[in-house]
Amino acid sequence: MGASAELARSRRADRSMPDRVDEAYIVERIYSAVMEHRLPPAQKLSELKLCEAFGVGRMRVRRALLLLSDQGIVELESNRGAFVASPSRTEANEIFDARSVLEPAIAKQVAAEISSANLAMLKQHVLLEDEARESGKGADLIRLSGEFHVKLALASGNSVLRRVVRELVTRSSLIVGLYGTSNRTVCPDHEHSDMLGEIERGDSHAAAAQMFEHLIGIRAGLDLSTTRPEEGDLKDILDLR
Amino acid sequence: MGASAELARSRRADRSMPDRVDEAYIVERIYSAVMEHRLPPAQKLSELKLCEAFGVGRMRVRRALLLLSDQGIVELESNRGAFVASPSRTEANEIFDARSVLEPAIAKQVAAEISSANLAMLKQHVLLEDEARESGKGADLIRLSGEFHVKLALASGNSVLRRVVRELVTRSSLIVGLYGTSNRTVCPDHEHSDMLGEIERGDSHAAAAQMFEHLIGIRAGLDLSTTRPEEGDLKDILDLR
DNA sequence: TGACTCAAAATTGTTGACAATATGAGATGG
DNA sequence: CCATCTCATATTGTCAACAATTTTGAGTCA
Repeated sequence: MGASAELARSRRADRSMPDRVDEAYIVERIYSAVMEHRLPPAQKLSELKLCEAFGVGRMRVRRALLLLSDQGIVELESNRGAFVASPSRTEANEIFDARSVLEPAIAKQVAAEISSANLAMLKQHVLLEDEARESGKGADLIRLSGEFHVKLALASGNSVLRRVVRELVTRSSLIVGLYGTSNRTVCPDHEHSDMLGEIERGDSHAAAAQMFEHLIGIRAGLDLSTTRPEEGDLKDILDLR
Repeated sequence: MGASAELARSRRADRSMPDRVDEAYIVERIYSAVMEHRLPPAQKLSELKLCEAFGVGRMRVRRALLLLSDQGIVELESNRGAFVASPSRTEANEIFDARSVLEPAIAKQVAAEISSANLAMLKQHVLLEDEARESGKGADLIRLSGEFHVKLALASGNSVLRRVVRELVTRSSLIVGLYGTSNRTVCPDHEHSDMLGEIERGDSHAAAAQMFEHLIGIRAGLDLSTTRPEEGDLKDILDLR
């Protein structure tokens, strides 16, 4: 199934297709499709197909692709087209390093002070994760798993941080697809709710530490080694012995 | 000599104008102009004038403006044009909060491990700041003052963090222009070199703490209060007494 | 069967023209 | 003199058309 089919399907199924499809809407949809692993790394995103899928002209599609490219979600190749990004191992390491700076600090801040509305929102979210897990809705669970992180950043009330986290979490989704060493594409069952427990207790340091460990855990499931194989390994690989 | 030849010659006379002016180049130039306070908040950026200045078509200018808008440097107003951004006090607070998360962590990492090349680069930079300060080159000093922070992020070796910091530092430059309560538009004389000293000594915690204090100091020079004036104040302001 | 060549088709890059909207200048009336 | 209205000008939004480039498919040859 090609890119326009993924997007066209979501268009038909989505009754909230707005009257006015601007770049932001297109960007949002593509973010979601990436997050749900419906658009894998290296997937070609043809302008014409996107125009058809969204019912808009090339200008709007090109603007959306430009924004997505700047956000690291899409790679634009001159005269060849747009492709869902395939982050290198180096980029992946940088993304997780950046997340390790940002997300514990966010968890810390949120634990120190959270509105009852945001706490309820996060609790509801964890419930949705549990439901999706129990009812086998894989795509939903994948999306919800990443979204917990974005919602936590939303609860921080800092839109700058939220935006950065959202971009990094979405790119992490691509990284998991490329470098995952197991079938695990979602965060472990209990870790979000444990973290939410710390947040509810107002234990800033525990929340921050737990987030840090959580990210280490996610990263441990990925093969992000950038070390060159030693010469002996090369001989093995190329079967020159 | 025709008008187009005059324009072509004028372009060639620009020392740093590359053969190919793409969006990235336009974005860079506008970042620099904002950083140096040559482009103040609310300044109108007309497409036609940008086309003339850069010698490119509207498409390229519009793409650059779109990127700058997404990065918070420019505000696009439909049918009215592009303006250098005027961050609200709320945004300003968010930006500084985000910087307070990111930059101490960066300073910490850089102090823990810095290449001799990066250390030399930062030392050279502080020297340039000192020279600009002593020789009264205000625009250079403004730019260099902000750039220290960006170069520190560059020294972290993490391009994700560097990019975020650059955006936030540039937006901070606008904030200083809007909300500065003194004539100070640059970081205090010794603070960058003191921080660099901690970094050179490898004292991670001191470097992080110093960066944190440094940012608090910058912020103290700004009026970012979002508290509503009390009713008594309103009467004063409106001269209703 | 694989490699090469070439033409056709597909796709992206760009522009000029026109539509839509906002702004500014001048005229008019109170 | 000021407020309102009208109209011209300026500017941004959008598109179709064409240029430029890449990809694909067909044919030929060894």
